[in-house]
Amino acid sequence: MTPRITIDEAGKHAGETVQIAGWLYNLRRSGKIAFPILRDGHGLMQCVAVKSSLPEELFETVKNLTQESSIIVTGKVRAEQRAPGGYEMDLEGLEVVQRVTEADPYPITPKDHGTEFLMDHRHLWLRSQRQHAIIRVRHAVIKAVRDYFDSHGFTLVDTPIFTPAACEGTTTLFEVDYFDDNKAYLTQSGQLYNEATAMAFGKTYCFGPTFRAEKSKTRRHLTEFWMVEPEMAYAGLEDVKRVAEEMLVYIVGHVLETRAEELKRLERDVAKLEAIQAPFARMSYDEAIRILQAKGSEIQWGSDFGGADETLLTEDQKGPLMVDRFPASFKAFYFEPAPDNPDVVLGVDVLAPEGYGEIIGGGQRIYDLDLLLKRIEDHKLPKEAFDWYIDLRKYGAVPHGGFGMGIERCVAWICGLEHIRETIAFPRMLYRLRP
RNA sequence: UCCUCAGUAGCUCAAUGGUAGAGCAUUCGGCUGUUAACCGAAGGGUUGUAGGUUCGAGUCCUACCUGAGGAGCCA
Repeated sequence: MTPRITIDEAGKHAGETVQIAGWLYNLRRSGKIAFPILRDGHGLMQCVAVKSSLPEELFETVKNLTQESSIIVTGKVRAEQRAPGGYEMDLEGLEVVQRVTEADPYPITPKDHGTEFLMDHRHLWLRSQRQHAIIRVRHAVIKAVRDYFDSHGFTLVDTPIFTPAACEGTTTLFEVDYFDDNKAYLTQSGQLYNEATAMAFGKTYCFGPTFRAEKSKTRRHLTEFWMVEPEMAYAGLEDVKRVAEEMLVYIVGHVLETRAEELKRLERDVAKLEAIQAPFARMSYDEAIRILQAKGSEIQWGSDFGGADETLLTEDQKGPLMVDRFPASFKAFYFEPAPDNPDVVLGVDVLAPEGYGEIIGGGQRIYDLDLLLKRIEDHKLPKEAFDWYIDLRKYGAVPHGGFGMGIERCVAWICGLEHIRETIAFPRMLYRLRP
Protein backbone atom coordinates (compact mmCIF):
# COMPACT_ATOMS: atom_id res chain seq x y z
CA MET A 1 0.00 0.00 0.00
CA THR A 2 1.21 3.49 -0.86
CA PRO A 3 2.32 5.41 2.26
CA ARG A 4 0.30 8.52 3.12
CA ILE A 5 2.44 11.57 3.96
CA THR A 6 1.90 15.24 4.68
CA ILE A 7 3.51 17.87 2.47
CA ASP A 8 6.00 19.07 5.10
CA GLU A 9 7.49 15.57 5.04
CA ALA A 10 8.02 15.57 1.26
CA GLY A 11 11.79 16.12 1.56
CA LYS A 12 12.19 12.80 3.38
CA HIS A 13 10.39 10.93 0.58
CA ALA A 14 12.14 12.21 -2.56
CA GLY A 15 12.20 9.45 -5.17
CA GLU A 16 9.35 7.52 -3.49
CA THR A 17 5.77 7.05 -4.60
CA VAL A 18 3.45 8.41 -1.89
CA GLN A 19 -0.11 9.51 -1.30
CA ILE A 20 -1.19 12.99 -0.12
CA ALA A 21 -4.72 13.94 0.92
CA GLY A 22 -5.79 17.56 0.62
CA TRP A 23 -7.58 20.20 -1.38
CA LEU A 24 -6.94 21.78 -4.79
CA TYR A 25 -5.31 25.14 -4.14
CA ASN A 26 -4.86 26.22 -7.76
CA LEU A 27 -4.72 24.67 -11.21
CA ARG A 28 -2.76 25.82 -14.24
CA ARG A 29 -3.16 23.87 -17.42
CA SER A 30 -2.48 23.83 -21.12
CA GLY A 31 -3.76 21.31 -23.64
CA LYS A 32 -1.46 18.45 -22.81
CA ILE A 33 0.04 19.27 -19.38
CA ALA A 34 -1.56 20.38 -16.11
CA PHE A 35 -0.15 21.67 -12.80
CA PRO A 36 -2.62 21.10 -9.96
CA ILE A 37 -1.34 22.56 -6.69
CA LEU A 38 -2.42 20.64 -3.61
CA ARG A 39 -2.90 22.11 -0.15
CA ASP A 40 -3.02 19.77 2.86
CA GLY A 41 -2.78 22.10 5.86
CA HIS A 42 0.96 21.46 6.14
CA GLY A 43 2.17 22.99 2.89
CA LEU A 44 1.70 23.27 -0.85
CA MET A 45 2.65 20.59 -3.37
CA GLN A 46 2.69 21.19 -7.09
CA CYS A 47 1.75 18.10 -9.06
CA VAL A 48 2.49 17.53 -12.74
CA ALA A 49 0.06 15.67 -14.95
CA VAL A 50 1.26 14.94 -18.50
CA LYS A 51 -1.45 13.83 -20.93
CA SER A 52 0.77 11.44 -22.90
CA SER A 53 1.78 9.43 -19.83
CA LEU A 54 -1.61 9.13 -18.11
CA PRO A 55 -4.88 7.31 -18.87
CA GLU A 56 -7.12 9.70 -20.83
CA GLU A 57 -9.88 9.60 -18.21
CA LEU A 58 -7.48 10.58 -15.41
CA PHE A 59 -6.04 13.50 -17.37
CA GLU A 60 -9.56 14.76 -18.14
CA THR A 61 -10.44 14.56 -14.42
CA VAL A 62 -7.35 16.58 -13.49
CA LYS A 63 -7.96 19.15 -16.25
CA ASN A 64 -11.50 19.76 -15.01
CA LEU A 65 -10.78 19.98 -11.27
CA THR A 66 -12.24 22.98 -9.45
CA GLN A 67 -10.65 25.13 -6.75
CA GLU A 68 -10.85 23.63 -3.21
CA SER A 69 -12.20 20.27 -4.38
CA SER A 70 -11.00 17.63 -1.91
CA ILE A 71 -8.66 15.14 -3.58
CA ILE A 72 -6.20 12.36 -2.72
CA VAL A 73 -3.23 12.20 -5.07
CA THR A 74 -0.66 9.48 -5.64
CA GLY A 75 2.68 10.01 -7.33
CA LYS A 76 6.43 10.14 -7.12
CA VAL A 77 8.03 13.01 -5.16
CA ARG A 78 10.98 14.73 -6.81
CA ALA A 79 13.15 17.75 -5.96
CA GLU A 80 12.31 20.54 -8.40
CA GLN A 81 13.66 24.09 -8.32
CA ARG A 82 10.76 25.50 -10.32
CA ALA A 83 8.08 24.28 -7.88
CA PRO A 84 6.96 26.30 -4.85
CA GLY A 85 8.35 24.51 -1.81
CA GLY A 86 11.18 22.89 -3.76
CA TYR A 87 9.45 19.52 -4.34
CA GLU A 88 7.06 18.35 -7.00
CA MET A 89 4.96 15.25 -7.55
CA ASP A 90 4.62 13.39 -10.84
CA LEU A 91 0.98 12.47 -10.71
CA GLU A 92 0.10 8.80 -11.13
CA GLY A 93 -3.33 8.58 -9.56
CA LEU A 94 -6.06 10.85 -8.21
CA GLU A 95 -9.21 10.24 -6.19
CA VAL A 96 -11.80 13.00 -6.02
CA VAL A 97 -13.40 12.97 -2.56
CA GLN A 98 -15.78 15.84 -3.25
CA ARG A 99 -15.78 18.03 -6.33
CA VAL A 100 -16.73 21.69 -5.96
CA THR A 101 -19.38 22.42 -8.60
CA GLU A 102 -19.06 25.03 -11.33
CA ALA A 103 -22.53 26.28 -10.43
CA ASP A 104 -21.33 27.22 -6.96
CA PRO A 105 -17.57 27.83 -7.21
CA TYR A 106 -15.28 28.48 -4.23
CA PRO A 107 -15.87 32.15 -3.40
CA ILE A 108 -12.34 33.16 -2.38
CA THR A 109 -10.34 33.46 -5.57
CA PRO A 110 -6.59 34.14 -5.75
CA LYS A 111 -7.41 37.81 -6.43
CA ASP A 112 -8.03 40.70 -4.03
CA HIS A 113 -11.03 40.75 -1.72
CA GLY A 114 -12.40 43.34 0.68
CA THR A 115 -12.54 43.03 4.46
CA GLU A 116 -16.31 42.57 4.70
CA PHE A 117 -16.35 39.78 2.12
CA LEU A 118 -13.43 37.97 3.77
CA MET A 119 -14.94 38.32 7.25
CA ASP A 120 -18.27 36.94 5.99
CA HIS A 121 -16.31 33.97 4.63
CA ARG A 122 -13.99 33.60 7.62
CA HIS A 123 -14.73 29.85 7.74
CA LEU A 124 -13.14 29.57 4.27
CA TRP A 125 -10.64 32.45 4.60
CA LEU A 126 -8.77 30.37 7.21
CA ARG A 127 -7.60 28.13 4.34
CA SER A 128 -5.55 30.92 2.78
CA GLN A 129 -1.78 30.99 3.21
CA ARG A 130 -1.67 34.21 5.21
CA GLN A 131 -4.36 33.20 7.70
CA HIS A 132 -2.75 29.79 8.04
CA ALA A 133 0.56 31.44 8.97
CA ILE A 134 -1.03 33.74 11.57
CA ILE A 135 -2.91 30.93 13.32
CA ARG A 136 0.28 28.86 13.39
CA VAL A 137 2.14 31.74 15.06
CA ARG A 138 -0.73 32.05 17.54
CA HIS A 139 -0.34 28.36 18.38
CA ALA A 140 3.40 28.87 18.96
CA VAL A 141 2.74 31.89 21.21
CA ILE A 142 0.28 29.88 23.31
CA LYS A 143 2.65 26.92 23.54
CA ALA A 144 5.49 29.23 24.61
CA VAL A 145 3.27 30.82 27.29
CA ARG A 146 2.34 27.43 28.71
CA ASP A 147 5.89 26.08 28.50
CA TYR A 148 7.23 29.16 30.27
CA PHE A 149 4.85 28.92 33.24
CA ASP A 150 4.90 25.12 33.39
CA SER A 151 8.70 25.15 33.70
CA HIS A 152 8.81 27.96 36.29
CA GLY A 153 6.78 26.37 39.07
CA PHE A 154 3.34 27.70 38.13
CA THR A 155 0.27 25.48 38.41
CA LEU A 156 -2.46 25.87 35.82
CA VAL A 157 -5.69 26.64 37.68
CA ASP A 158 -8.37 27.87 35.30
CA THR A 159 -10.94 30.29 36.64
CA PRO A 160 -14.69 30.36 35.94
CA ILE A 161 -16.25 31.96 32.89
CA PHE A 162 -19.64 32.44 34.56
CA THR A 163 -19.18 34.92 37.38
CA PRO A 164 -21.69 36.34 39.84
CA ALA A 165 -20.57 39.98 39.55
CA ALA A 166 -18.04 42.36 38.13
CA CYS A 167 -14.42 41.54 38.88
CA GLU A 168 -13.41 45.15 38.63
CA GLY A 169 -16.71 46.94 38.54
CA THR A 170 -15.67 49.32 35.81
CA THR A 171 -16.04 47.72 32.43
CA THR A 172 -19.25 46.53 30.87
CA LEU A 173 -20.13 42.86 31.23
CA PHE A 174 -22.12 40.45 29.11
CA GLU A 175 -25.14 39.34 31.11
CA VAL A 176 -26.69 35.89 30.71
CA ASP A 177 -29.64 34.13 32.31
CA TYR A 178 -28.55 31.59 34.92
CA PHE A 179 -31.56 29.45 35.83
CA ASP A 180 -34.72 30.74 37.49
CA ASP A 181 -34.32 34.43 38.21
CA ASN A 182 -30.56 34.54 38.53
CA LYS A 183 -28.15 36.46 36.35
CA ALA A 184 -24.57 35.53 35.58
CA TYR A 185 -21.88 37.53 33.82
CA LEU A 186 -19.17 36.36 31.45
CA THR A 187 -15.77 36.85 33.03
CA GLN A 188 -13.67 39.87 32.19
CA SER A 189 -10.66 38.62 34.18
CA GLY A 190 -9.71 35.60 36.25
CA GLN A 191 -7.53 37.68 38.50
CA LEU A 192 -9.57 37.78 41.69
CA TYR A 193 -9.95 34.00 41.59
CA ASN A 194 -6.25 33.71 40.79
CA GLU A 195 -5.45 35.55 44.01
CA ALA A 196 -7.25 32.74 45.83
CA THR A 197 -5.48 29.98 43.89
CA ALA A 198 -2.07 31.63 44.42
CA MET A 199 -2.65 31.40 48.18
CA ALA A 200 -3.30 27.66 47.67
CA PHE A 201 -0.55 26.80 45.16
CA GLY A 202 2.01 29.60 45.51
CA LYS A 203 2.26 30.39 41.83
CA THR A 204 -0.63 29.86 39.42
CA TYR A 205 -1.84 30.93 36.02
CA CYS A 206 -5.12 30.76 34.18
CA PHE A 207 -5.55 30.86 30.44
CA GLY A 208 -8.90 31.21 28.81
CA PRO A 209 -11.41 33.41 27.04
CA THR A 210 -12.35 36.80 28.42
CA PHE A 211 -15.36 38.93 27.53
CA ARG A 212 -15.76 42.69 27.40
CA ALA A 213 -19.05 44.25 26.37
CA GLU A 214 -17.50 47.62 25.65
CA LYS A 215 -18.55 49.22 22.40
CA SER A 216 -14.96 49.63 21.28
CA LYS A 217 -14.56 49.85 17.55
CA THR A 218 -10.86 49.84 16.79
CA ARG A 219 -8.25 47.57 15.29
CA ARG A 220 -7.08 46.61 18.80
CA HIS A 221 -10.36 45.32 20.28
CA LEU A 222 -12.34 42.11 20.36
CA THR A 223 -15.37 41.41 22.56
CA GLU A 224 -14.08 37.87 23.17
CA PHE A 225 -10.33 37.39 23.54
CA TRP A 226 -7.89 35.05 25.26
CA MET A 227 -5.87 36.13 28.21
CA VAL A 228 -3.13 34.47 30.24
CA GLU A 229 -2.99 35.61 33.87
CA PRO A 230 -0.22 34.50 36.25
CA GLU A 231 -0.49 35.28 39.96
CA MET A 232 2.25 34.83 42.59
CA ALA A 233 2.15 34.75 46.39
CA TYR A 234 4.99 36.47 48.26
CA ALA A 235 5.71 38.66 45.24
CA GLY A 236 5.94 42.40 44.64
CA LEU A 237 5.91 44.75 41.68
CA GLU A 238 9.53 43.99 40.75
CA ASP A 239 8.80 40.26 40.63
CA VAL A 240 5.80 40.89 38.38
CA LYS A 241 7.94 42.98 36.02
CA ARG A 242 10.71 40.38 35.91
CA VAL A 243 8.30 37.53 35.07
CA ALA A 244 6.54 39.58 32.38
CA GLU A 245 9.89 40.42 30.82
CA GLU A 246 11.21 36.84 30.92
CA MET A 247 7.98 35.47 29.53
CA LEU A 248 7.90 37.89 26.57
CA VAL A 249 11.55 37.21 25.69
CA TYR A 250 10.81 33.49 25.82
CA ILE A 251 7.69 33.80 23.63
CA VAL A 252 9.44 35.85 20.94
CA GLY A 253 12.43 33.48 20.96
CA HIS A 254 10.20 30.43 20.59
CA VAL A 255 8.28 31.95 17.68
CA LEU A 256 11.51 32.97 15.90
CA GLU A 257 12.82 29.45 16.36
CA THR A 258 9.74 27.49 15.30
CA ARG A 259 7.81 29.75 12.93
CA ALA A 260 10.46 31.34 10.71
CA GLU A 261 8.65 30.23 7.57
CA GLU A 262 5.34 31.72 8.72
CA LEU A 263 6.96 35.04 9.69
CA LYS A 264 8.55 35.19 6.25
CA ARG A 265 5.20 34.59 4.56
CA LEU A 266 3.77 37.44 6.66
CA GLU A 267 6.70 39.60 5.51
CA ARG A 268 7.55 40.30 9.14
CA ASP A 269 10.82 42.17 9.74
CA VAL A 270 12.38 39.54 12.04
CA ALA A 271 15.29 41.83 12.94
CA LYS A 272 12.79 43.79 15.03
CA LEU A 273 11.81 40.60 16.87
CA GLU A 274 15.42 39.49 17.31
CA ALA A 275 16.01 42.80 19.13
CA ILE A 276 13.55 41.80 21.87
CA GLN A 277 15.97 41.10 24.73
CA ALA A 278 16.02 41.73 28.48
CA PRO A 279 16.23 44.15 30.12
CA PHE A 280 13.28 46.10 28.74
CA ALA A 281 13.17 49.87 29.15
CA ARG A 282 11.49 50.93 32.39
CA MET A 283 10.03 54.24 33.48
CA SER A 284 7.54 55.55 36.01
CA TYR A 285 4.25 57.15 35.07
CA ASP A 286 5.67 60.50 36.28
CA GLU A 287 8.57 60.17 33.88
CA ALA A 288 6.25 59.12 31.03
CA ILE A 289 4.12 62.23 31.56
CA ARG A 290 7.22 64.47 31.43
CA ILE A 291 8.36 62.81 28.18
CA LEU A 292 4.90 63.07 26.62
CA GLN A 293 4.54 66.73 27.54
CA ALA A 294 8.03 67.43 26.14
CA LYS A 295 6.91 65.76 22.90
CA GLY A 296 3.88 68.05 22.73
CA SER A 297 1.09 65.83 24.15
CA GLU A 298 -1.75 67.62 25.97
CA ILE A 299 -1.83 64.89 28.63
CA GLN A 300 -1.98 66.00 32.29
CA TRP A 301 -0.84 64.07 35.38
CA GLY A 302 -3.77 61.93 36.51
CA SER A 303 -5.02 60.82 33.08
CA ASP A 304 -4.45 57.47 31.43
CA PHE A 305 -2.54 57.33 28.15
CA GLY A 306 -4.45 57.56 24.88
CA GLY A 307 -3.47 55.54 21.84
CA ALA A 308 -1.44 58.45 20.47
CA ASP A 309 0.42 58.78 23.80
CA GLU A 310 1.36 55.08 23.75
CA THR A 311 2.77 55.50 20.26
CA LEU A 312 4.74 58.61 21.29
CA LEU A 313 6.20 56.79 24.29
CA THR A 314 7.30 53.72 22.37
CA GLU A 315 8.50 55.32 19.12
CA ASP A 316 12.10 55.54 20.36
CA GLN A 317 12.07 52.03 21.84
CA LYS A 318 13.42 48.93 20.18
CA GLY A 319 11.68 46.62 22.62
CA PRO A 320 8.72 46.68 24.98
CA LEU A 321 8.44 49.53 27.47
CA MET A 322 7.39 49.03 31.09
CA VAL A 323 5.60 51.93 32.73
CA ASP A 324 4.79 51.65 36.44
CA ARG A 325 3.51 53.61 39.48
CA PHE A 326 0.23 54.93 38.06
CA PRO A 327 -2.12 57.39 39.78
CA ALA A 328 -4.57 55.45 41.94
CA SER A 329 -7.40 57.50 40.46
CA PHE A 330 -7.81 55.58 37.20
CA LYS A 331 -6.65 52.12 38.27
CA ALA A 332 -8.76 49.30 39.70
CA PHE A 333 -9.53 49.14 43.42
CA TYR A 334 -7.20 46.24 44.23
CA PHE A 335 -3.80 47.85 43.49
CA GLU A 336 -1.33 48.22 46.36
CA PRO A 337 -0.39 51.86 46.98
CA ALA A 338 3.30 52.78 46.74
CA PRO A 339 4.80 52.85 50.27
CA ASP A 340 6.52 56.19 49.58
CA ASN A 341 3.58 57.89 47.83
CA PRO A 342 -0.06 56.92 48.46
CA ASP A 343 -1.22 58.81 45.34
CA VAL A 344 0.31 56.19 43.06
CA VAL A 345 -0.15 52.41 42.94
CA LEU A 346 2.25 49.55 42.24
CA GLY A 347 0.82 48.74 38.83
CA VAL A 348 2.72 48.18 35.58
CA ASP A 349 1.73 48.26 31.93
CA VAL A 350 3.90 46.75 29.23
CA LEU A 351 3.65 48.60 25.93
CA ALA A 352 4.70 46.67 22.83
CA PRO A 353 6.99 48.43 20.34
CA GLU A 354 6.00 49.59 16.84
CA GLY A 355 2.79 51.22 18.05
CA TYR A 356 1.06 48.01 19.17
CA GLY A 357 0.19 49.50 22.55
CA GLU A 358 -0.59 47.82 25.83
CA ILE A 359 -0.21 44.04 25.77
CA ILE A 360 0.24 43.45 29.50
CA GLY A 361 -1.28 45.07 32.57
CA GLY A 362 -0.64 44.00 36.15
CA GLY A 363 0.93 44.81 39.47
CA GLN A 364 0.95 44.18 43.19
CA ARG A 365 -2.38 43.65 44.98
CA ILE A 366 -3.56 45.06 48.28
CA TYR A 367 -3.16 42.53 51.08
CA ASP A 368 -4.09 44.61 54.11
CA LEU A 369 -7.67 43.95 55.19
CA ASP A 370 -8.59 47.48 56.32
CA LEU A 371 -7.14 49.11 53.22
CA LEU A 372 -9.01 46.71 50.93
CA LEU A 373 -12.30 47.40 52.74
CA LYS A 374 -11.71 51.13 52.37
CA ARG A 375 -10.99 50.82 48.63
CA ILE A 376 -14.12 48.72 48.06
CA GLU A 377 -16.11 51.43 49.84
CA ASP A 378 -14.37 54.28 47.93
CA HIS A 379 -15.16 52.59 44.61
CA LYS A 380 -18.79 52.12 45.72
CA LEU A 381 -18.58 48.36 45.12
CA PRO A 382 -21.05 45.92 46.77
CA LYS A 383 -19.08 44.49 49.71
CA GLU A 384 -21.24 41.33 49.84
CA ALA A 385 -20.06 40.31 46.37
CA PHE A 386 -16.46 40.37 47.56
CA ASP A 387 -16.84 38.45 50.83
CA TRP A 388 -14.69 35.52 49.69
CA TYR A 389 -12.10 37.90 48.25
CA ILE A 390 -11.97 39.78 51.54
CA ASP A 391 -11.44 36.43 53.33
CA LEU A 392 -8.07 36.15 51.57
CA ARG A 393 -6.94 39.15 53.66
CA LYS A 394 -7.99 37.44 56.89
CA TYR A 395 -6.36 34.03 56.53
CA GLY A 396 -2.66 34.33 55.88
CA ALA A 397 -2.52 37.39 53.68
CA VAL A 398 0.81 38.00 51.95
CA PRO A 399 2.10 40.51 49.42
CA HIS A 400 1.20 39.10 45.99
CA GLY A 401 0.85 40.16 42.40
CA GLY A 402 0.48 39.14 38.81
CA PHE A 403 -0.51 40.34 35.39
CA GLY A 404 -2.71 39.63 32.40
CA MET A 405 -1.57 39.41 28.79
CA GLY A 406 -3.93 39.57 25.83
CA ILE A 407 -2.91 36.77 23.48
CA GLU A 408 -4.36 38.40 20.37
CA ARG A 409 -2.56 41.70 20.89
CA CYS A 410 0.67 39.80 21.45
CA VAL A 411 0.13 37.78 18.25
CA ALA A 412 -0.77 40.92 16.26
CA TRP A 413 2.49 42.51 17.39
CA ILE A 414 4.66 39.46 16.70
CA CYS A 415 3.07 38.98 13.25
CA GLY A 416 3.13 42.70 12.47
CA LEU A 417 -0.60 42.83 11.64
CA GLU A 418 -2.73 45.88 10.93
CA HIS A 419 -5.75 44.47 12.74
CA ILE A 420 -6.31 42.12 15.68
CA ARG A 421 -9.23 40.37 13.94
CA GLU A 422 -6.86 38.10 11.98
CA THR A 423 -5.24 36.68 15.15
CA ILE A 424 -8.20 34.50 16.18
CA ALA A 425 -10.04 31.96 14.04
CA PHE A 426 -13.50 33.42 14.55
CA PRO A 427 -13.25 36.98 15.88
CA ARG A 428 -16.06 38.44 17.95
CA MET A 429 -16.36 42.18 17.59
CA LEU A 430 -18.86 44.96 17.93
CA TYR A 431 -21.41 44.16 15.17
CA ARG A 432 -19.63 40.96 14.11
CA LEU A 433 -20.96 37.66 15.50
CA ARG A 434 -20.85 35.52 12.31
CA PRO A 435 -19.69 33.07 11.17
C1' U B 1 -22.22 56.28 22.03
C1' C B 2 -19.74 60.12 18.92
C1' C B 3 -16.83 61.70 14.39
C1' U B 4 -15.16 60.55 9.25
C1' C B 5 -15.49 57.65 4.82
C1' A B 6 -17.77 53.96 1.72
C1' G B 7 -21.90 50.80 -0.62
C1' U B 8 -22.32 49.67 -8.91
C1' A B 9 -21.88 42.02 -12.03
C1' G B 10 -20.02 36.25 -7.65
C1' C B 11 -15.18 39.31 -6.31
C1' U B 12 -11.98 43.99 -6.91
C1' C B 13 -13.08 48.49 -9.03
C1' A B 14 -14.36 52.43 -13.21
C1' A B 15 -18.27 55.61 -15.30
C1' U B 16 -18.53 65.44 -16.40
C1' G B 17 -26.33 65.17 -14.27
C1' G B 18 -27.17 62.44 -20.71
C1' U B 19 -27.11 54.58 -24.01
C1' A B 20 -23.97 51.05 -16.87
C1' G B 21 -18.04 49.24 -18.28
C1' A B 22 -13.13 46.56 -17.24
C1' G B 23 -10.09 42.80 -14.82
C1' C B 24 -10.65 38.30 -12.11
C1' A B 25 -14.16 34.17 -11.30
C1' U B 26 -17.76 30.86 -14.29
C1' U B 27 -18.88 28.37 -19.31
C1' C B 28 -16.92 27.13 -24.38
C1' G B 29 -12.43 26.91 -27.64
C1' G B 30 -6.71 26.99 -28.05
C1' C B 31 -1.86 25.99 -25.91
C1' U B 32 3.71 20.17 -23.23
C1' G B 33 6.96 23.72 -17.74
C1' U B 34 2.99 26.88 -15.79
C1' U B 35 4.37 30.40 -11.16
C1' A B 36 -2.17 35.36 -9.05
C1' A B 37 -0.05 31.25 -16.40
C1' C B 38 -1.48 33.07 -21.19
C1' C B 39 -4.70 33.90 -25.96
C1' G B 40 -9.94 34.11 -28.16
C1' A B 41 -15.34 34.10 -27.28
C1' A B 42 -19.97 33.93 -24.26
C1' G B 43 -23.33 34.51 -20.17
C1' G B 44 -23.78 37.70 -15.98
C1' G B 45 -26.97 44.39 -13.33
C1' U B 46 -33.98 46.51 -9.43
C1' U B 47 -26.21 50.82 -9.04
C1' G B 48 -27.74 49.15 -0.28
C1' U B 49 -33.32 50.73 0.95
C1' A B 50 -37.23 54.53 0.81
C1' G B 51 -38.42 59.30 -0.58
C1' G B 52 -37.17 64.03 -3.11
C1' U B 53 -34.91 67.75 -6.91
C1' U B 54 -34.59 67.48 -12.45
C1' C B 55 -36.78 67.00 -19.26
C1' G B 56 -33.28 63.22 -17.46
C1' A B 57 -30.04 60.60 -11.20
C1' G B 58 -25.04 55.34 -10.28
C1' U B 59 -23.87 60.75 -9.90
C1' C B 60 -27.34 66.11 -6.37
C1' C B 61 -30.59 66.43 -1.47
C1' U B 62 -33.06 63.92 3.09
C1' A B 63 -33.79 59.71 6.16
C1' C B 64 -32.66 54.81 7.19
C1' C B 65 -29.70 50.12 6.67
C1' U B 66 -24.91 47.79 6.22
C1' G B 67 -19.67 47.99 6.45
C1' A B 68 -14.73 50.25 7.30
C1' G B 69 -11.38 53.63 10.00
C1' G B 70 -10.82 56.63 14.34
C1' A B 71 -12.25 58.59 19.53
C1' G B 72 -13.52 57.28 24.51
C1' C B 73 -12.52 52.55 27.49
C1' C B 74 -9.42 48.60 27.85
C1' A B 75 -5.68 43.38 27.09
